[in-house]
Amino acid sequence: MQKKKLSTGAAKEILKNNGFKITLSRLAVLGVFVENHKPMDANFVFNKLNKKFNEVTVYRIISCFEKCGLLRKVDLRKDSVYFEINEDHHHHIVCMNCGLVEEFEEGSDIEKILKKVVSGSQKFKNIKDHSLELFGYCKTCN
Amino acid sequence: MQKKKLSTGAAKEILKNNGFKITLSRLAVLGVFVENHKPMDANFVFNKLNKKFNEVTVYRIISCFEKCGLLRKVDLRKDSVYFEINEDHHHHIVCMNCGLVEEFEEGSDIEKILKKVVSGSQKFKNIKDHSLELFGYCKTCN
DNA sequence: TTTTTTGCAAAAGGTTTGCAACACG
DNA sequence: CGTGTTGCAAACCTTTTGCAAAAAA
Repeated sequence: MQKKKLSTGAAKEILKNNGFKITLSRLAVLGVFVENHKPMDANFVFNKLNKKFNEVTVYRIISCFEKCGLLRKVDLRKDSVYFEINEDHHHHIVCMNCGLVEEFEEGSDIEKILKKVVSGSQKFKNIKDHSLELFGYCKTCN
Repeated sequence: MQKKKLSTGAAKEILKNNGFKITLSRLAVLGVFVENHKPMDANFVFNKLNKKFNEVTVYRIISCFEKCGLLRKVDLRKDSVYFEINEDHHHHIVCMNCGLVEEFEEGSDIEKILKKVVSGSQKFKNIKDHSLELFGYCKTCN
């Protein structure tokens, strides 16, 4: 479940191996995710790139990156879908007032839960992924 | 974080205390959530009631129930928003192929994680809620 | 040069809003 | 009776799709 840091070079390889071409817009979108290193939605990326590329293109690129495994979906209870770089598996605390997001690492406790759940499950034996997100109020908002 | 079972009577009280009226449609929607006891989206509820009430009404009722704390949002990575009765806090395993959802209870391990996270956080000290959802393949699909 | 990708326009969901008619208390 | 609620139509927002022009390999 642990992944290594993602370099632009590695990302290019991954794209090629999946039959995708390296384009200006893809590198630009990748850059936004690498630099900001936080969950973002398509519109945020679109604006971060000063609308230089079509918003539809951003959607398509994000979708392409997700298929390659470069990005992963994050469930933050927002109105749009958020993605982040698919490096080390971490989790988030979201402020229910201002939307601030802080990351946290999670060690072995989650693994323990997963094992317990699988052994107790009637219908599942194969867990591929999980989400653990916390919601509350940041120190500024409360 | 533990909540008691929700009776229709208790639900009515909660609605009244929040200044909402008891209507036929609200009781009907409540009934669907109480009887089915699983995450559902507005369209599912709408159909479960045989389209007897307007779908827009269902959306509004769900939103009203959420404000009262009768329902809570569940993030299942689907295209629409799912809600379930806000009783005992449980979690879900979702099949990434067929969408099957199984519940599981979670005891003290999550509490342990929450405590650890709060004490290690720079920006948060007040966690109100959390989501933990697992994604994988059910025994039929894999 | 061939194939993939992009931009534009338009469509496709899911969800929300405005307003007049209606129902609850 | 008065205020909150419903139905209908239409708007809204995010995301997807079709197609011709442009860019990558």
